[in-house]
Amino acid sequence: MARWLVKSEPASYGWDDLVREGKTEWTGVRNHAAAANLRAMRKGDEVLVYHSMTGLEAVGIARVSRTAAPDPTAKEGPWVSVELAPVRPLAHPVTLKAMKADARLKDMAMIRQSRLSVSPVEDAEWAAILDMAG
DNA sequence: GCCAACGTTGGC
DNA sequence: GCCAACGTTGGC
Repeated sequence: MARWLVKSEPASYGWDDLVREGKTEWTGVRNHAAAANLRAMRKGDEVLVYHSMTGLEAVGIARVSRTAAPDPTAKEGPWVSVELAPVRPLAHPVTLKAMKADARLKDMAMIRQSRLSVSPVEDAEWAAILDMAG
């Protein structure tokens, strides 16, 4: 099972929205590298939900409940979306600052390339983040 | 095919 | 508000 991280601005769609709705179509990704990551997701993969712009912290764990399909919000192009369902919130959100300060996460994709909105998370990185989340 | 200009994202 | 990092566009 692979693990991932997705970014979202809570002002437009955040963890609380995902919990309230029970699942959501993760649309709007318009970057080829991020879209490739969406296509690589398999049902059951775990996904860390991170709040960008406001919050700047990982707040919860979701699960891929349906693999990539054409993004209904894209008029044309190769863009895809997946469906995500919430699993559980992190007991203590893990801030970007904390992630950057932790040597275990120095090679993490989202740290190395801050603009990438959908990125893979290695097993060791995932374990480190859960450790930091308490 | 190269590269400058411009737009967007996202952290600071 | 600024700037770095990228991606895209368009002139040549």
